[in-house]
Amino acid sequence: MAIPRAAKTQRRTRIQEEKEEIILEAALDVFSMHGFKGATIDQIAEVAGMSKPNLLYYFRTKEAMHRALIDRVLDTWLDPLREFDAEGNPEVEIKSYIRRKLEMSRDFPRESRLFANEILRGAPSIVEELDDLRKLVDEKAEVIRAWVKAGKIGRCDPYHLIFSIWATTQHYADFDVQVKAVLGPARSGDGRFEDAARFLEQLYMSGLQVRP
Amino acid sequence: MAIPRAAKTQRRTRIQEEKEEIILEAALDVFSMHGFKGATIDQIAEVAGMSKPNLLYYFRTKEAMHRALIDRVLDTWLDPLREFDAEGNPEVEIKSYIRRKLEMSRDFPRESRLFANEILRGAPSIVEELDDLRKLVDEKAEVIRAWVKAGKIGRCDPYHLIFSIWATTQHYADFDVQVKAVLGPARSGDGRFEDAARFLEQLYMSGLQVRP
DNA sequence: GGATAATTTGACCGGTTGGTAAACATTACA
DNA sequence: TGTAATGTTTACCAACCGGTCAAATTATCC
Repeated sequence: MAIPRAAKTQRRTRIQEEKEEIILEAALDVFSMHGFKGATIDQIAEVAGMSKPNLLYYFRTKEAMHRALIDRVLDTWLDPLREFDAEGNPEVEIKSYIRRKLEMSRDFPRESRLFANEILRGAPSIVEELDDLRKLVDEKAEVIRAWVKAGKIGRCDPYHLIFSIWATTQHYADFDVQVKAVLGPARSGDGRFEDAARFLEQLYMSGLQVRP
Repeated sequence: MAIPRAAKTQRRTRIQEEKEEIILEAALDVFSMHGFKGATIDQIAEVAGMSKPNLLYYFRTKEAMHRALIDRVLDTWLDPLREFDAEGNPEVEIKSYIRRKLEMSRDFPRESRLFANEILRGAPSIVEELDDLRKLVDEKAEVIRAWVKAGKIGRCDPYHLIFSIWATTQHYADFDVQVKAVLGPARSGDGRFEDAARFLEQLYMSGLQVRP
């Protein structure tokens, strides 16, 4: 009798870990491109190189696959913001936050698009996580506000500062097709991330300076 | 014998215009939320308050509905960028561009999400339009470059400047759910657009100043 | 008012999709 | 090596979905 893995708490065999890895990798491909409803289990199965019932042996429903993917990715996705350090130099902190977020857009564009799809749909499956996000942002907004009060950076709304950094950096993952189309083939190499980093650092370093 | 409207070039009856309007309005609701594949004709029909075959009487396929919607919206979507005036004052031009884009996010969030969905999916249905976009952006990038050369604004990459304005302003439409979740119910009124406008204007006005 | 064209709908069809049943294959372990 | 648990696949189902058809209803025009 085959018992689906969800019935047991502990990870079992080597083969389970491997196959779940392969499946989630394939699922990330398909979900990030087509969204939850647009993705089909058959598609994911084909990318994963196994049969559809085999997928459903590891994840009992399409929903469960999507869920597992989101849970796994969400955690690492907010790491850059967590590293935001109140004790650090504001300029250095903001600059490296931008860098890190841009690197994530470059190295993990599918993860970014997975979230973008989810948020576009009204975030039906991550309502609780949004609450955690709010707490984290509140915390970091307080850090920024303290910097402003200490006169280390110019006056600004910390929430909209964070939004703007999210938007500008994730843009290069979520709207990749558009960015490439506008830049043309000649400028669509990985160099665009360096150009973006340069531009954004200048914008934020000048834009957040203490004004007379 | 009923002849589908696509067979005739000229708009016919008052009732046709009205019904097509209702259908596209409903389709915008559904497509912008669920994407092309995620949307169903039945859903749109329900929102539009008519039967599915009746929808298909006005638009012969789901594809045709989506197409009509995109064509209609795309044109007005780029209007703010077209108004970008080479003769104008750079600070005023950039500031009012940001304003206009923010207003569009506030007043037409579904249109923004419709495009976001399309781009996320690799823009399968707007490849030609992307070419027009590239030309328009090239043109405006030249304007910005001229401003830089004339010493009217600080040195910056004009393309990434435009990307950053798109990203920051559309963020409030596309990631609305996230923005509201982070700001909390108290700050999620329409006032957030005013706060965003203030923040972004400050950021870009300071960030683009000519540096010593 | 009646003929004709335009509009609307219920019933239906073939293909797709998420998910299941059960037989078959492989692995882990005594 | 035997056997029980684990893993894999073929065949299949019911629901859904895009789209068609023909009949019914309504608007238009003389």
